[in-house]
Order: sequence, then C-alpha cells, then structure tokens
Amino acid sequence: MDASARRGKDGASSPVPSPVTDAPLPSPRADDLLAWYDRHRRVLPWRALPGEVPDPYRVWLSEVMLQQTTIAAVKPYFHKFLERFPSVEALAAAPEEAVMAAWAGLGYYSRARNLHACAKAVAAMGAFPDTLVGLRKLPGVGAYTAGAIAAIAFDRPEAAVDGNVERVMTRLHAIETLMPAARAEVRVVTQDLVPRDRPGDFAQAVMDLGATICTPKRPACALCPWLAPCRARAAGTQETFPRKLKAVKGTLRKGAAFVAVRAGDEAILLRTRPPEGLLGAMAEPPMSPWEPDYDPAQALLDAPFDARWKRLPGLVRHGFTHFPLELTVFFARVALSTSAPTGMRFTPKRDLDNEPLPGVMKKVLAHAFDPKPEPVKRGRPKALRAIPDTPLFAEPEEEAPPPPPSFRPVPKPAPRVAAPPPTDDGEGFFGEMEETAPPEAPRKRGRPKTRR
DNA sequence: AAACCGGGGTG
DNA sequence: CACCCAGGTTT
Repeated sequence: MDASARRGKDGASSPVPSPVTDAPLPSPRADDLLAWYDRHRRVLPWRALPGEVPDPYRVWLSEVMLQQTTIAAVKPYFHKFLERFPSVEALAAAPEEAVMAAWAGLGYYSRARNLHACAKAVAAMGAFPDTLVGLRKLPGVGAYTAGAIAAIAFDRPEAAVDGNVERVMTRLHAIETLMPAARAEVRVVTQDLVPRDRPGDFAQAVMDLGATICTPKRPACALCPWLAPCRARAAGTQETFPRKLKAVKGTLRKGAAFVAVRAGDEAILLRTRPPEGLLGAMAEPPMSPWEPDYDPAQALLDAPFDARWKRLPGLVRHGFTHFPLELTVFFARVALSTSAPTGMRFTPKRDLDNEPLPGVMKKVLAHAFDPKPEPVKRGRPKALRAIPDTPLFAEPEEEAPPPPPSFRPVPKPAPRVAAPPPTDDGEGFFGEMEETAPPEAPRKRGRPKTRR
C-alpha cells in the first residue's frame, strides 16, 4: 500500500522528548536493508536461492516449526518432514501417527495436529491460499505466519511481524509504547517500509537483521545497514527496546522493616538472616515476616524494641524471581546507651559497606534516610495482578542519569542507577539504590544468537 | 487478557 | 538450574 519512502514517525510515542533523539535522522530505507541482505543473507534449507521460485509448502512448514524454536533445532525436523512428506498433499494423506512421530521431540504437539489439519485443508483446496486473509483462516496460521507466507511465498506486500521485527522496529523508531501494546504501531511502521518489488526478501531481511545484528543483547550496531536512521542507537538506548512490563509473578508479600539509628554515633541496627534460604546469611535491618496479608498497622508488634517508631511514607518494593515484595519502613532514633537486642548489632554507618546487604535491604536503608512518598497513581492503570503499580523495565544498561541528590547511607564509588524512561503515567521509580558496587556487567564476548 | 504449550538458550 | 523466549490457541 504505502510507498517505502515515508517519514519515519515516532509521533506520540515519546512523552519526554530527548535532545538526543530529536536530532534529525535520515529515514530508514528498505533499499539499504535489501542491499545488506543481498550480501549477508543466511542460507537456509527452506529459503529459495536468488532467482528461484519459493515453495509455499516449504515456507509454511518452516514458519510453523520456527514459531517455537531456533533454526538449529528446526533444521533436522524440516529435512525429515520433506523426506517423509514431500508435498502438502503427501502430508495431508499421511496418518496422524506418522506426523506426530516425525514431530516428536519438537514440542508443542498441538501444533503438529494443527499442521496436519492445515495440510488437509490446503490439499482439499488444491493449493495454499495466496492472500493474507485466505492464509489467516488456516489452522495454526496466525497473523505473523500469514504475513510471512504471503510475502515470502506469494510476493504480497505484507508485513510479517514477529519478535525479531518487533525488536528491530521498536529500536529503529525508538517506540516507547510498552509491549505488547506497541504491536499495532510496529505493524504500521513495518508496513510502511515494505517495498513493492521485494516484499518477501524484505520480510526475511528484517528477520536476518534481528537474528544476527539487532540481537536482544549487545546488538552489533556498527554492522547495521540501518545504523544511521536508528533512533534508539542515536540515543544509545538500543538495548532497552522493546519496552515491556516485566511480568512480576508470584503473590505479593508485605512486611515491615525497622531502621533504628543510634544518636551520637549514627550506628544502624542490623542482624544476620538465617544461613539457608532466601538471602541466606545476608544482613538486614530487623523486620517482620513477609506475608501476603501482612498489616502494617500492626507492625509495631514486630519491632525489635520499644522506641518512637515513625512510619515513613511510601513503600520499598522489590521483585524477587518468584514473588514481589512491599516493605513499610519504620524509623527511630534511639539513645546512644541503647544496646542491641540479642543476635543484633549496631553497625556504624562508615562500616556499612562491610555488611553483606542485599539490594533490597539497601533500598530499605536508602528509603529510611530519604523517604519517597508513593506516587499518586494516575493515567491508565495497567493493572497486573499482584503488583499493579510496579512497572519495571528491562534493564537499560547504559549511561547512568545523575543520581538523586539525596543522602546516601553507604557511600561507595560510582552508583549505578538504572533509571527507566518516563512512562505516560508519572509512575515513580523508588528504590534508588546506591552503593551497588558488585561486579560490573560482565563483558562477555558474544556472538549473536541465531534465533529465527 | 492471560494461561498454556515445551524445548532451547542464557547467566 | 531457574528463568526467559515467542507464536497460536484456548479459556
């Protein structure tokens, strides 16, 4: 539909314009990608060589298999299928057991049944449908696969948007919209780039780019044919796209933490966690147990001793791999003569960096000295179950924005603050960590992973 | 809208 | 070894 020469738009997607991303960039051109593809295309068993006519059966078969795994895993199965079922008619005529047997080991066995059903439908029709709409009706063929077959096998100017394409396009246009909501936007920008003359090559080129250059981690931007027009790259944020809510799973647990500071030497009351289990043997301020229905109003029952505990505004949130946590922080200044309860100790502030404090506990201490009230929730309440207002973004890994000018309990060099980009709701980001000085991000020499 | 499927890759 | 990945179907 649309010509390939169009303004790369990023319109309403960046709520906070950055001076960096606003720099004028050239528009991406399909031709640049295609020229790269002509030189660097991967040779794949189901891919037609230049000049060859693509075989819809092979295209469909490979796309269905690739829905679930990597090229390396698919190759032997693809060959096995071609050998046993050389055509869609042969596949349709085969007994179900034979199809399942050939598929065994690939996983997602309902797909094998859909595959077989699809083959029967196609055989009954006499041929594969050659339009997006026709293809979409086949069992096991969703929006992506229909677009891929239409473009690759039938030269229709359709966009095939899979995970690779989403990554490439959200980076290219610096699309801030969170996945999966950004899909519609990605479809539009992709469709706008599809060239009339080589839609199939374009679809495969974007996939190759996503698999070999524009990889999830450490993309090889220097080698990218779309380096110049890439808005994310221009801002140095390429690894943070596509933006997505990190699904926090598990049931929300709550608790209360007690930060006692001794007047005079400013020492903080700490204890050591049990040697086994979560955060085993790590240090923490005394706190309540963490429970789904913990009531902060009753928290003082869990305090280490009587004091003038003050409940601080806001919460400290932390996401463990298996559950999210919300801690209410209580703060008290106590007399210098106060002695630590059994099993606990007062650690002077300057010695805090000798304490094995996990990230979540550092958040608690930071919060105690610099409480941040809960941000008022507004905008679209994108409610996720347990911890609805905790949008965590995939770790940006680049330059650290200036740390908040707050008092830091544990001074240590070079605080790395991973600041998520602003969302449309003014959702905050709490837990300014600080002194996380653990091993710097592992700089592994990585070769791009070859997925799809 | 979200759970599910199930093997592979990653840290 | 726990976690994430990614399409399509199902609930």
